[in-house]
Amino acid sequence: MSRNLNNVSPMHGHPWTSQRRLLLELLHDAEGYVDAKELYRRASARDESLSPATVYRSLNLFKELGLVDEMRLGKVRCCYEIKRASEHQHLVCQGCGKVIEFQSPYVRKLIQAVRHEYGFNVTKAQLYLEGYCLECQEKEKSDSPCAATQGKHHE
Amino acid sequence: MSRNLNNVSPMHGHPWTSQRRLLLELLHDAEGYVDAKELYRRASARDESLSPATVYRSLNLFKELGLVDEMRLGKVRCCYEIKRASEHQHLVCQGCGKVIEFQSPYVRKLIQAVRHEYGFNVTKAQLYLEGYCLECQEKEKSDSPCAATQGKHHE
DNA sequence: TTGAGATTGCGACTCATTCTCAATCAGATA
DNA sequence: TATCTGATTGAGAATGAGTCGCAATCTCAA
Repeated sequence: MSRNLNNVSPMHGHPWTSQRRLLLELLHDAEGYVDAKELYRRASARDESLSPATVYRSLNLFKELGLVDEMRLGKVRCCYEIKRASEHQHLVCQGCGKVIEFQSPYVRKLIQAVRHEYGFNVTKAQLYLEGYCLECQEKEKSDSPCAATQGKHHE
Repeated sequence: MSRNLNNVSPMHGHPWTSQRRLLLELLHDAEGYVDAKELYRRASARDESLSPATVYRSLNLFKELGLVDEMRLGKVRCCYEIKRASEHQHLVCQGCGKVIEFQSPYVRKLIQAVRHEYGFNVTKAQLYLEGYCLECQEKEKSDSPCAATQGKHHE
């Protein structure tokens, strides 16, 4: 078991409470991003007395300690996911809401370019791409053959 | 005058009210991004009776009509700016809060790559880079010579 | 000038997130 | 293991961005 959720605390001296253990465990198991609300829903299913404030407080702590990544995926709410070794970015489909992860060497190149041209030392890069996934484009095409791939014609 | 703020409405049939005229004018003059709150502050200085709700409603309409770009620059609030011909991205300095605009051909390449690899049709791309600008790095260096360029060691 | 329909201001509302504070807990020490 | 101290927690109030409903007002086409 390489996750060190059991004995060694990754909390840098902050107390390793049952609430934090539960929340980190759920974040690990989430396989992707969750927002605070959803995390609270899942957590309170296992610990009734847990309060939303604790979820927010813990997420902020995890963020500070670099245990989770915070991102905005087009919604008002932030989403969180356990920090992984590989950097990746997100495609968000405006049609079905699906989030696709992807990696690209261009992100690294971009960061290098920014460092060279502006002397800017990048600590966090988030690329957010919105659009339509393949399935939604197909669906659109069969609904109205002429207006395909354009999307968002009316509400 | 090429701004067409006076006679021809860019509103696609939506009434060209004094409030909307004022807000668009302020957005034009803003030279960069403003958030809804700041826009309301500036607008209500010139029209006391203007309500915050109108600012939000107008910004949503402008967004829908493609007159402004909406982005999140690390804060909870959204920021808005008049849509310009040239695409650009933002660097946000964690030290001084400064926002630097930049352009890079890699963004376009990235979008092409995404289209090829995932068949994803990108309609909006936002790259958000956080880090430390040159000045803040210099300042940091002179404050603590060893911990330079790292940033965020403690609160 | 008129009338229909859209927009506005207002105030109430929603909803995410933070704050306050007393009770409780984690973890170091004896 | 018992004790102690400071950090964390739950509960609920507070904050603050953004939305909604409605009556009054405005825009604009006829």
